[in-house]
Amino acid sequence: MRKINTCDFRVATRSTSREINSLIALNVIHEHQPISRADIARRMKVTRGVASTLVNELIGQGLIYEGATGDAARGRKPTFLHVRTRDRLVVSIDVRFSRSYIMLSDFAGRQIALEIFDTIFDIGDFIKDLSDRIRRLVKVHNAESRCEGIGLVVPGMVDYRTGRILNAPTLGWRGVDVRDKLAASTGLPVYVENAAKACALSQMWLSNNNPASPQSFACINVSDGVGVGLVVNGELLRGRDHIAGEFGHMPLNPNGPRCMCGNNGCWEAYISNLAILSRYFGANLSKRSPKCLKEAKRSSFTVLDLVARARSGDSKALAAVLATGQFLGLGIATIINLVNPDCIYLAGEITTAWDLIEDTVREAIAERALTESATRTPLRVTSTQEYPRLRGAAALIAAPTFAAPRVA
Amino acid sequence: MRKINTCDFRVATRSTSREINSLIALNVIHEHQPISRADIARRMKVTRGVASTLVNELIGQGLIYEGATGDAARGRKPTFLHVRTRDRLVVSIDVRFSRSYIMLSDFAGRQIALEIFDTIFDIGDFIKDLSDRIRRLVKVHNAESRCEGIGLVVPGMVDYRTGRILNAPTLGWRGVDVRDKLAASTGLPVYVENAAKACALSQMWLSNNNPASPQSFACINVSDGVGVGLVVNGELLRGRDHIAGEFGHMPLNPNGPRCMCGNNGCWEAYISNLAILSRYFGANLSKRSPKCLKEAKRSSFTVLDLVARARSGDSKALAAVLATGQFLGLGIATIINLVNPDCIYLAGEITTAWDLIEDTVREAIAERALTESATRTPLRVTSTQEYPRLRGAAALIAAPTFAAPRVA
DNA sequence: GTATTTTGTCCGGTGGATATACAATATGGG
DNA sequence: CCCATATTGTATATCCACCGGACAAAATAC
Repeated sequence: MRKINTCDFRVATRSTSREINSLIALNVIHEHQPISRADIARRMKVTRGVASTLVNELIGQGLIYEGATGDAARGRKPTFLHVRTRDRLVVSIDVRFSRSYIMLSDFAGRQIALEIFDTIFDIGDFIKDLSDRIRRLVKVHNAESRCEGIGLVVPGMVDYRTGRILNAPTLGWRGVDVRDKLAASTGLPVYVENAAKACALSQMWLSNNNPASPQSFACINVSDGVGVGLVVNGELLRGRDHIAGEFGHMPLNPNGPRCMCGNNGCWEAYISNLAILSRYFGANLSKRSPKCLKEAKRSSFTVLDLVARARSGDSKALAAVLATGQFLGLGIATIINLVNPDCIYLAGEITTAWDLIEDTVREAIAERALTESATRTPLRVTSTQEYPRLRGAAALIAAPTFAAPRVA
Repeated sequence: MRKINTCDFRVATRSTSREINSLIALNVIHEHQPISRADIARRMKVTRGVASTLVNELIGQGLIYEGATGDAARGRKPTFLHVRTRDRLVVSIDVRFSRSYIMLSDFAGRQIALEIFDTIFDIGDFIKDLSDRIRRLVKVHNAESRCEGIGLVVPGMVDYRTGRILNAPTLGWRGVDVRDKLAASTGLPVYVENAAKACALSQMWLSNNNPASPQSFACINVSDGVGVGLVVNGELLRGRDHIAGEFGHMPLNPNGPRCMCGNNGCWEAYISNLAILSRYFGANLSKRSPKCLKEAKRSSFTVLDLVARARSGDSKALAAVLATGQFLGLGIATIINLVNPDCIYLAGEITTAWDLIEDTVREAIAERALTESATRTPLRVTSTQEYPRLRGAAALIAAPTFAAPRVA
């Protein structure tokens, strides 16, 4: 039961039905490919005639293509249809404090090339270096004509509409325009987004054949900071000031550890990578600040190393990991009670220890969740190898192709 | 950019455009009445011909009616159109620990009759007493033929689809079916919802001529408990397990006061009516439990009394009110950072002291909100005289009339 | 070789937006 | 009183897109 926005609506014209059905068809193909015209007609509960017209229109637009002939028990064989993703490319960039990642992939998020390099914190130098890398990458892979855009994600708050980074504390970037600069120096359309929000987009649009993909979910991204991408009814929640999803700054304890945001006891201050490490090292890193971050970077001891130690019998390391699991669970339980998503996706280095912490996390959730049914909210771990943030950056360019038309 | 749910979509048929435009027209009339056919055409950017057909169809359905002839500087006078709300009635019920309220109103939420009575906690007796009251009320006001349903709200978690109350701690109701029992004994359709969620529905559907009504907002309801109704993109968020919006149980401090949910330091334990009173009375009421609630009820000293004392110079009362304001602000800031709504509505007894606490609340928000722009999130207080919860109950019946059709 | 089944196309029918003309209604000026 | 002008609301032909059903093409079963 949705309310129509009487200040900004779209009246249905005589071509609206076609727009809607065309996009339903595209999404049906996307989620069930390979699929025949007849199957589309059955799934959409329209006649094969309509399905055929829709399909031919989509072929004409270059959004899908006819593939091999399929197999049927009897009768004429179907011709399979596929969404055209393999020859549509995108450059995705994940800027993080420790390092930055640049990937060339197709519209399905399949990796073609990947480069990892040290982040340059001066924004001018960064853009210059980055656009050199992009040009080289695109050239080497002969992708000049096929690359349709650049998606860039950062750990911080981003004004998606203007492409400005509002505040990325770990990078020290505040109020910097990235989109226009990068677009100018590469000649490609650029979209910038918060990393966790982008992860949510990739879960929505690039997840591989997930038949029961939820319409409302949360993507929790634990790295230098903690961000959450919130999808409600199939739409990413950005918020009035582009800060929706900043669950990292839930206040859990007024006497808790100091957070980079200036307050005490934020969730982030308990479970960010730096928090995990400082839990292991004792007081050494407990004063969170960019300086401490740099110190941690120099020592180059990461959460992955900590998890390795925990596995190899370092009881102090294990304790640090488990304690983190407890706070992770507390935060997840809170998210469940507040927005009650259909499903929660987890990403970040700490998830490599999922087998170690799962029980602790679930116990913590069970302790806080308000109903028994809520404790059973599905939790899914996104593997670090899948580069969820990079796939999210790719989704920034690829998703609009599949998005529903705005109606009413 | 919304994703189509490929498991559960609606294909556009040749009558879909009409359904969409018909409902846009209805909503335009609802929000700008009185309005002429020509004005609708201008607002919808369609020809007067189309607007005329839509209007005549809506008149045929009995949803709108032609009123007086308007005035124009020159040319033919317009005939004004109105949404038919005055002769469509609804019984709304607000069950609370202290007392229960029953109201007969029209579809616009205009009060026709109001009764206040002591809540009966035995569910069987309650339903019996309530249906007697409803029958009497409907009969006295000659509303048998015009009453289209019953909306009932409770402070607690409700499965809206089945009409079962999952858990209403203050009432001691757990897993009780209310809808079917009440529907059986009154013969009217019944909808049951959480009070804060219903408040959100009334803000969406029953707010009086609010031209710039936001599409995403939060309704915070502070009374015996603390509930929040969250509206995202014009749709109420209910959640996988019907517990979305339970911001009352945000954990703010592991060493905080005990909450009725069994945990410590929930937001509710700082700002609920009982928490406010116990802040004033010292340790007397600090052990939250239904027993304490009953004690408080017997003493019949309410938050309204406390606010009165604060106004009349009782410095201890004022301190209690201000301390509450601080925690209220902390929670609001958290809501802003997590879901970043366009606007926040506040309801509950404590809002009668808004002039006293506003500065404190805004300071607390400014301290925590992550961006300067977020601190300026509009806050609007809903007066207790408007009976927001009762209007919410009415919205449960009235809203579906105006809801957007499900498309795609 | 024929019946059957399935795929994909084609075509007249119908609902609904669009454009435009037009009647009805009111004002102002001579 | 007549006429130009402006505004509201209706009527009509046109175009777009779904609907239903017929039909050719392709493959299997018997």
